[in-house]
Amino acid sequence: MGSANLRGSTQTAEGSKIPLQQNATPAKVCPHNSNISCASCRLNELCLPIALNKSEIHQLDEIVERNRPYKKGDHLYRQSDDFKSVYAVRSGSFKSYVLSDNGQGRVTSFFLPGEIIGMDGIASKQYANSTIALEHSSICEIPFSQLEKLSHQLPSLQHHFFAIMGNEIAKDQQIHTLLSSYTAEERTASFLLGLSSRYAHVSLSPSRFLLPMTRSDIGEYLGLTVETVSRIFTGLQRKELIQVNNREIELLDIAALRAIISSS
Amino acid sequence: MGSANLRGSTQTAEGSKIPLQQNATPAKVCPHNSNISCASCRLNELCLPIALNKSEIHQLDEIVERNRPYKKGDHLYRQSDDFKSVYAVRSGSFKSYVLSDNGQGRVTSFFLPGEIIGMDGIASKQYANSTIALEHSSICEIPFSQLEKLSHQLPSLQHHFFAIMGNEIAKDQQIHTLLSSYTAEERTASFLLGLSSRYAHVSLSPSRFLLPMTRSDIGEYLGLTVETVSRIFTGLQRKELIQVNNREIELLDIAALRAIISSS
DNA sequence: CGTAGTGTTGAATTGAATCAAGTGTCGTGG
DNA sequence: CCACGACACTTGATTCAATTCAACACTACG
Repeated sequence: MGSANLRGSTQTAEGSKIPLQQNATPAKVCPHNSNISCASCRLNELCLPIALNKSEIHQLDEIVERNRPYKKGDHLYRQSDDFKSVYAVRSGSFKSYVLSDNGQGRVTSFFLPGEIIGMDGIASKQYANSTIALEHSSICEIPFSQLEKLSHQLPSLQHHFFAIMGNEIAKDQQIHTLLSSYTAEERTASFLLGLSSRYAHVSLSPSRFLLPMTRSDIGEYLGLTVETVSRIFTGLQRKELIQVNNREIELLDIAALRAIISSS
Repeated sequence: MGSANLRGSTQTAEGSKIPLQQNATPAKVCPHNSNISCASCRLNELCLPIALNKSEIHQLDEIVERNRPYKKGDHLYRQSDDFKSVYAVRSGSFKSYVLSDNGQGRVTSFFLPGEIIGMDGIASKQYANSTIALEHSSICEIPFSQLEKLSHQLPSLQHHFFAIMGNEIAKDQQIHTLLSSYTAEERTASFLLGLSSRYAHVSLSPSRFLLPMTRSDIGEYLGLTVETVSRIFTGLQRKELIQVNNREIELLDIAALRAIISSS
């Protein structure tokens, strides 16, 4: 019966009008186009250029390196590599992870378009984790020493980068709270709602999206096992709060998902 | 027997040559002196002035406000207050916490001398948590808008503040890993070792110190209950890795404590 | 001196992990 | 294009680490 349900959901999803993203990139732009400038980038309100004027954006453009696209599984950098750059996701998605002493990894973050990767390396001058592409993805590399130089010239860039780092700190502390006092179901609901609002930020559907990561990635991120994540998903589906079919997720009742989190 | 042991430990601790800090302040400076300058502050290598030259330190000094001392339980700021300043702990200690929906709080951070409080408010312009003094404490208040202005004039200050924020991000991600995959004993050992090295940074004993926070605070921070923290403490004491007497902690075998963490 | 807050310990319970056995899905090469 | 193998996911039964509930001891402070 569970299986029949899942099949059914595929039909529904594929028949629907709103297309699911193939990867998390707004439609207008070729997702992996390397020739786009900061000024014309669809993400510019999320990434660094926000609050910069035209000539300032041009200056930023000068220091940004638009690398070749990354294939699924390609490393952006590895733990203990010398810190050189931060990266802005242009399309696709990435995960950061650390290898614990017993060899198995734990996921520390996921990154969607417009988000900044690599800030954990700023202080120690080495990356504290490894980061790999979860799907075919493209990024903008921003050499940090040049970003610092430019920030010194452009107060609004300095201000914005302080804000980006402050946001990262606030987000990390939310996750601290999530992990230290929420149940498996609460964590999972919160994770889904978090993804939802991040997709909304890049003008994608907040209620229907593809998970770029495995159940195992989600489990490592939330401090749960794969099995638990899977059980919670089926449980939420049984309650008709979400519709799951493999990586395809539909949030059927966002208010009820929010209610789960605040019920502890 | 447990009780007899605890009594005994007090004797030992009090008889030892290295004095325990009354609060976490290096001895040379009156712990709550408001008239000290950044240039003469014993913590200056940890706090902002590092890497600034004399005249730069003087400029920083100008914007720092040295408030009256805070009593135990005094709020530095409350959740949702408008963000105005970051704060450097001069003496004593603080904790940040958020109130969850059910009313009970969760501790998100502890702050010891030389550490910077309030960076979670930079992005949203509101503090994301409340912060209170755990003991009689003093701080330097640094109005953030002025810090930004000065950072713009002093590249080394900008660089250092980026590093401070990067360090906070890296630290928060370590805690994420700790909470998502370590056992109660591993978390507790890691917490004690973390405190140890932070005390070492301010020239206090890394092996003997007073806990400024309650067991309950530790539990909330580590995602454990008070009872579990208490049991782990007695367990570690039974294994002769630590000696506990109320808030007084002695780390008897730091290597073995490290081994606990890497054994998962 | 009494009381509220802090800490310890024990017994019972439980949420999530572990162990185990599958099915489903996708990419690759024959 | 299909078959194969590797990986991803699901579901069930059992176990266990940590929580919960409960009772009590210690401490510190007005």
